[in-house]
Amino acid sequence: MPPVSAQKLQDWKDQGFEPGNCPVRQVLDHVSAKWPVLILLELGRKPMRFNELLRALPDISKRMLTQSLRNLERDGILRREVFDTKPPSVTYSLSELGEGFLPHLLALVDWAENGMPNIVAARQRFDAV
Amino acid sequence: MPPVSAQKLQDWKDQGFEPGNCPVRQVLDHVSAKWPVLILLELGRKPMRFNELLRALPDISKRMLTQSLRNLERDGILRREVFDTKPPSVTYSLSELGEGFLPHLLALVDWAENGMPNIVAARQRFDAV
DNA sequence: AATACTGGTCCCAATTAGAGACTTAATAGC
DNA sequence: GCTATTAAGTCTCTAATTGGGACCAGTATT
Repeated sequence: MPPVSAQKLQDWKDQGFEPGNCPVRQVLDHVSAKWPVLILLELGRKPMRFNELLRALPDISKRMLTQSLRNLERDGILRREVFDTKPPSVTYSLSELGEGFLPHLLALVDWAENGMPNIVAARQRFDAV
Repeated sequence: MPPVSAQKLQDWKDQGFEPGNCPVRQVLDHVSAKWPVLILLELGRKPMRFNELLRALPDISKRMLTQSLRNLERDGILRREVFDTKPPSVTYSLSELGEGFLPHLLALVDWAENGMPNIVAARQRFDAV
C-alpha cells in the first residue's frame, strides 16, 4: 500500500524532470540542509540580527551563515531588513512563506525527539554487531 | 508571538547541549540531508534493492548511497534484509520509525510544491536587483 | 590610542562528495 | 567456451564544498 504521493513521484519522473533541475529538490536542499534548518528554527523564535545568529549557532561560520541566509532570502523564505543606524544593523525574520514552513520543521524536530529512545536503541543494536 | 516550541529550543540550550553532540541535530542531519530525503521518498513508494535505488536516483553515487543507507539503517529508520539467493540480494525498506517519518517528509514536499510560485517570484525579484 | 562592535568578503587549508576501477560468484548470450 | 552482465559493495583519486581566520570601513567605548 504505497503512500498517497507515490503517484506524484512517478508523475515527476514521467514529466522528465532532470534530477539536477527539479525545482522542489532545489528548495528542499535550501531548506532542509544542516544550517538552514537551524537558522529557521532560530528565526522562528524571533527575528534576529546577523551577529546574534552567529552567537546563537556557535558552530556555524560567517561564511556559511551568509550563504545560507542569502539562499533563504532569495527563495523568499526570510526577509532581510537593513536599518541605517550608526553602525548599520541588519535584521532577518521569517516571511509568510517561512512562517508556513516552520510548523513542518517543528514537526520534524518533534518526531526526532519522540523517536530518540528508539533511535538510540537501534544504534546500540547496530554497533553491537 | 513565538511558536510553541521556542521554549524547547531554549531548554536545550539551558541543558548545555554542545551543538556538536545534540542528538536531535544528528538525527535531522541523517534524515533531512540531500540524499537521505530522496532515498526515504523512494523507499516510501516501495521496498527496493540497492541497484534499484541507484537507478531510481540517477545522480547519486554508490558511495553516497551506501553511506546514507548505513546511517539510516543504524538509526533504525530503515531495514536491510539480505536474501541468500544465487547472487545475494539486499532489500531496503522503511521501518516503523521510518514510516512515521514519511508523512512529515511528504508534508515538506507539498509545502515546497505549493510554494513554488511564490518562490519563483521571490527569486526573480531578488535576481533583478 | 587601542579596542570592540557592526555585517560582511576573501583566501587557504581541511573535509567531504563524486567518478570510476575493482571484487566474487553466477547467469545470459553468442 | 568466451565474453558480458548483474548483484552489492569497497577503494582510490580527484573535484567541490566547508571551516577558520584575516581583513574591511566606520563609530563608540575605555
